Amino acid sequence: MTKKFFKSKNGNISLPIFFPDATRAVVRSIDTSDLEETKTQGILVNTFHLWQELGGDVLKKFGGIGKFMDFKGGIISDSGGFQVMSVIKSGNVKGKITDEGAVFHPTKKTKKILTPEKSIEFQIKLESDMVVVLDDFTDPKSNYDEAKVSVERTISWARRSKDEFLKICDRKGLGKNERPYILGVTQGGKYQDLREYCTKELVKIGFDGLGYGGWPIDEKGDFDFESAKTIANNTPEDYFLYGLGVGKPEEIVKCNELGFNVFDCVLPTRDARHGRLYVYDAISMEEIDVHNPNFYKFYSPDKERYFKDDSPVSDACDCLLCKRYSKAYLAHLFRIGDFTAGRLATIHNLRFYSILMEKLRLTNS
RNA sequence: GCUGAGGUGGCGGAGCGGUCAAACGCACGAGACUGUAAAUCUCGCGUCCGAAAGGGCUACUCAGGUUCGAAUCCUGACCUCAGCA
Repeated sequence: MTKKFFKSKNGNISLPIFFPDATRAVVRSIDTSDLEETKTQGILVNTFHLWQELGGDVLKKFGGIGKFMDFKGGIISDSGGFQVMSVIKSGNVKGKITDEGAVFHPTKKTKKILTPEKSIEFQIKLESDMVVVLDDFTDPKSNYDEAKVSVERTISWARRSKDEFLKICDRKGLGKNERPYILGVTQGGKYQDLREYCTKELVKIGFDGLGYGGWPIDEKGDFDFESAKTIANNTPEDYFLYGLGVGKPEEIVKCNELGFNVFDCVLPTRDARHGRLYVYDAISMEEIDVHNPNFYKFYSPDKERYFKDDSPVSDACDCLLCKRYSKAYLAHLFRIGDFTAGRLATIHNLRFYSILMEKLRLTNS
């Protein structure tokens, strides 16, 4: 049976879903009411950051990250696997990956180690609706042997994560319907036999879903749909398929056709702050067709040619920005560098993505 | 009217004899951004030819002059600002 819903503490959410990144328990530049305004149904928070910057005591006092934020949508917590890559492997923070976990030094004298077990334990404290196992990110530049090492470690960590998950759930007396989902993550880079092997091994361990991990973009900037297919073809039908960090609107549409039904990405929020808005090529909501090749275009708000433009950014959009303000006003806000520019742009881009999900649900049903 | 300071690209502002089509900033234009240590970063920005490397032309208020060579020195004109009348 193909999954139809993502079950959250606050009710079922129809698939597919796109959860923007609220890495540090906030979607950058907007608050929870803004987020609700965009009809966004869930968010992704991050273990690595919140573990270090928030801590378990606050979570215990508030009863989880959702209550802390007063957000009533779905919540997925990422394991920190990606941060291990971006932070340690990029050399910004000293650290290394061992079989035990990710060892790093936030300052010269301190040492922290994020193990698969700790990641799960903290994610349970977050009280998210889906926990993600810690994985060893396959560097896109890896050769076959290096990729294989990351796959083996990922599988081993996934096994430990699952064990820890079951242990904690038992200890807390969480029955099958009270537990969060647990997601395995496939690695293996562009090597399809490794992807297939990783997927099959993770399925043997048993998860509620599998994620397409690693870096899905090649040197030319093209999306690796081959790996997406390999993962989808080797995953049971009743699993969630999660495109981690995916992606551009057209990539989401294609991955959804391959069976992927969960997505998160920083693009809409980061692009918004950087002055790139997504605009449907349509004059009304009804006219939007996400299966057309060029169903949207980018809009750069802070251009001189818009300084006196009293029209809305998009006629097809019903977000706060498009309903209430003109292109000229948004251009002004960007020009003077007021945070409101980033806020309105973020609200708009998130509404773009939530509309995208609404349209995909219609075509899937 | 007198005295002093000054006039540089769309703007602010360096440069004060050659390495200057002119630092730096702003503005403007183009691009990037994919499980967020990015409200960030990159590039362009006199003009013409060239895909590029590169080359041509016109330029530092205007008019003369000195010099192999001037945004830079000299003379004059015009204008701006400050102080005094």
